[in-house]
Amino acid sequence: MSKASENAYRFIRGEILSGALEPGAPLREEALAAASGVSRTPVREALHRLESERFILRSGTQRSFVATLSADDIAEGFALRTMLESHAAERAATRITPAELDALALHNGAIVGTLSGQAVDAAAFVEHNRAFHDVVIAAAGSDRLAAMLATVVEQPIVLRTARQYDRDAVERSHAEHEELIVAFRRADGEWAKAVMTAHIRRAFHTYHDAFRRGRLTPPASST
Amino acid sequence: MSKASENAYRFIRGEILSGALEPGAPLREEALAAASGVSRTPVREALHRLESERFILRSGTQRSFVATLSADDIAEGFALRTMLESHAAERAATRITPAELDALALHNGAIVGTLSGQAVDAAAFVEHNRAFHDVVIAAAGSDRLAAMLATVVEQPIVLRTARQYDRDAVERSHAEHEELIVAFRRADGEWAKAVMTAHIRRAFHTYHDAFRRGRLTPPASST
DNA sequence: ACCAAAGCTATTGTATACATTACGGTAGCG
DNA sequence: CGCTACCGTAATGTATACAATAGCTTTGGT
Repeated sequence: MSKASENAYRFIRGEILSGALEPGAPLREEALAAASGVSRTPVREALHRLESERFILRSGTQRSFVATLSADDIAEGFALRTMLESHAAERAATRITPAELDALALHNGAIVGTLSGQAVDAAAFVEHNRAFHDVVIAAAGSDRLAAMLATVVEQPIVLRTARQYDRDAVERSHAEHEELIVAFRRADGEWAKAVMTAHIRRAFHTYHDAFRRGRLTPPASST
Repeated sequence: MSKASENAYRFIRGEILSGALEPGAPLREEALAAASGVSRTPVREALHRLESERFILRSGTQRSFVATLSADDIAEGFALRTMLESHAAERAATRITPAELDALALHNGAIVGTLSGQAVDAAAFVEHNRAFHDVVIAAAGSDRLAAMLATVVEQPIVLRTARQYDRDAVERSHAEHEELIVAFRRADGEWAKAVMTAHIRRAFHTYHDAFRRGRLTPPASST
């Protein structure tokens, strides 16, 4: 995307993901334009893009608000991600290139590096984990699938969950990634699909546990 | 959506679906603005929307073209539609309202009315079929899922396939819809899911057969 | 005091002018 | 003769001015 438009998109998306803009907060085009240093035109394009990615909602009268997610929205989001990303893994198993396999090994190796004692470098883990999954999605070779997945991963709730990962969770994640790589090396689509399904379902329950233990901001209720 | 923007969207989409704009044809904003009677601003919004719905592609340098679909693209589109719409049917089974059930019965009854002897009123069939599936998707109660499905149904190739349906195909489609309604009445998500999966897979192979028999414009090759 | 209606203000929608970037053709050089 | 570099043209990207519309406030009436 072009420069101003991309800047506006990154700026607004960042404000939402960081929590600076809370769920339900109204978004005024002029204010966003001033804050991101561009005119309203690219801001409007960014808002439409963010709307299609479900980061923002629009009222009946076209006013924009940071999206709020109900518990069912989140469960449904994980259900869709499970289906789609498992499908991506299945496709990737028979299409992945040696270079992509190397990249997967590299990113997963880096995940181990985020551990030091019981502590976890959460930001680094999130980054390497995202890179790993991006390679899988790219290897699936379906632009349409990639676009759909973009709307369902990297939501505020997912990021906040990942930041809660403890050493155990990171090690399990790493082990599952390793198994996925082996399935890819054997070009076993069914295996890869099953591993990915299990991987994401576990992530969902990790979120759920963390939520119940009160360590996460609850999803904004719609009441 | 607002007036000018919506007009531009409908105009361009119509030109693509009708085939007036052939796959691979370049789309120039100024020309489209003149043709649809609005300025470039709403045209640009319409193009972005059509891009997110995969009706158009953009070159590395942001020039727009009517999307071309490879055989793999189409197979993948049906695969995604199978997953997503089956999931929608499963959710709908336990959420559908009596009013929605009535609507389904109504639309499916209308499908029988499109038959007269061996002839089929293709346009009417396409319309009632779309209405039926729309009710199922609405009953699933997931905006995100609905948005994803919108990008994968109602593509030029799907419409052209449906227009080739003969009496037999329409009757089978009607029977499958009836079975789906029964599954919904029993609130049996697993059954509904299986019926929907079979329904869409059969539609895929109907397309495939029609394509092989040379009755359809082949998907534009990328050569 | 409360409701309604009207006008004022704030926000989004559209058009247009200008800036920037890519494509194509041509000319000059190897 | 072919290739490359440059320039002209045509497209898209951005900004801004203006139009339309929704929401809020205030004022008048009952």
